[in-house]
Amino acid sequence: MTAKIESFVMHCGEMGSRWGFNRTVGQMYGLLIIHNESLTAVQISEALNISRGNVSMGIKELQSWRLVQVQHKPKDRKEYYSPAGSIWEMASRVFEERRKREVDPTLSLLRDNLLDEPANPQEEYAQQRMHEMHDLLETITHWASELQSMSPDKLNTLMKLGAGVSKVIDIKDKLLNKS
Amino acid sequence: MTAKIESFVMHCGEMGSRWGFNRTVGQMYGLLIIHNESLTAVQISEALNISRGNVSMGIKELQSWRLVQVQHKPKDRKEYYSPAGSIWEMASRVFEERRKREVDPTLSLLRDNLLDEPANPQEEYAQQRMHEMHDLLETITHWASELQSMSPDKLNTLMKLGAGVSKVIDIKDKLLNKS
DNA sequence: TTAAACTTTCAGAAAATACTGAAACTTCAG
DNA sequence: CTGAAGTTTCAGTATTTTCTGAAAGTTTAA
Repeated sequence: MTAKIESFVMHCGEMGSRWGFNRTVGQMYGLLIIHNESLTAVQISEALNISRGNVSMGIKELQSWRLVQVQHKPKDRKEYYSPAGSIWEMASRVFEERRKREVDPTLSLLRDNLLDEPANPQEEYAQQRMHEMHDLLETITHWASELQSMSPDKLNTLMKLGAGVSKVIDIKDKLLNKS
Repeated sequence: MTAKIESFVMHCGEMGSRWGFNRTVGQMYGLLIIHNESLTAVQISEALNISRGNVSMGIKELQSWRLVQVQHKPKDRKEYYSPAGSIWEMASRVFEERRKREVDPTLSLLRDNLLDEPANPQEEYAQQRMHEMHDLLETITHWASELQSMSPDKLNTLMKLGAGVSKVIDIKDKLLNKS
C-alpha cells in the first residue's frame, strides 16, 4: 500500500463509525473500493493488520449493507471480495440502509403512538409534536425513495439544476393555470 | 412522564447513537421535544435518572448541534432548556451537522489526495475511484445546500411532486428546444 | 472417506465510550 | 466582599463495543 492509498483507507476507518459501521469495517470497505482487484480474507487481514476472524465478521457486516460481492476463481477455493456496484450504487445503498436503520424504526414507533387518543393535555401536546415529526419523516422518506427510483441520469440533471427546479415548477404552474 | 411519552423518550435514547449522538443525549433531546415547557438541568436529570454532570455534558453536545436553546426566567437564576426551532428546522440542522461531520472531512481528504500525480498504475486506479467519489459527494453536497436554501414551502411542493419532477423537467427541455 | 484448505463462530480480553460525583468555577444579591 | 445558587470540569469507574484466536464447521479434491 502506497502512502496515499493508506491515507485513504485509514480515513475510511476513522469515518467508519460516523457512516454507520465500525473502524475496521470502514477500513475494509475503503480498501476494497480503491483496490483494483478483488481480495481474499487473508490479504485483507494482512493489509490492515487485523485478525482473520475480524475480517469474517466485517465482511458479514458489509454484506448486510449489500456493499460487497464474493467471487470465486477457477482452481481456487478461496473467496475473493470486491465492492458491489458502482460508486453511485454504493452511495445509494448506504443511503437506503441508513434510512432503514435510522428512520424506519422511529416512523413505526410514532405511528403506534399516534393510534391511541391522548389521555391528558400533556399527552396531547406530545402527540402534536409526534405528528409533526411523523409527517415530516414520512414525506422525506417517500420522496427519497421516489428519487432513488429515478435513473441516475435524470437524477443528475435534477441535482445540477439545483434550486433552479423551483423556477421550472413555477413555469409549470403558470402553464397549467393559463389553460 | 406518562407511558407513551416515556416510550418516545426511551426510543430516542435507543436511536441516539444511530443519529449521531449517544443514548442520554438522545433521551434528553426527545424529552425536550415532547415536553411543552422548557426544563431545568435538574428536572432533566430527575426525569431521566442521570447525573447532573451528565446533563451538563449532554446540553453542551446538543448545543454543538444547534438543537437547544437556553432561556432565563425573571427572579430565577436557573437555565431553562428547550428545543431550538420547529421540527422542520431540527431536521434541517441535524442533516446539516451530519453533513459537516460525515461528508466534509472526506471531501477534503479526497481533494488533497487528488492534487498529486499518481505514481504508479495502482495509484492511478485509486485516484480514478477517488475522483468518482469526490464528484458524487460534491454534487450531492452542493445540491443539498441549494435545497436547504429554498423556502420550506417550495421544498414541500417539490417533495410532493416526487418523481414527477422528471416530467416537469422534460417539458422544460422541450420548450427550450422548440424556441 | 479423509484430510487439507478454507470460513465462521464465539468466549474472553482489550479498547473505546459514557457516566458519576465531588471539586472547581461563575454569577449575583445583599 | 461573602456566600448561596447555580454550572462546568474531569479523574476514576462502569458499560458497551470491538477484536482476537482457537475451536467448530464447511467444502471439495482425491
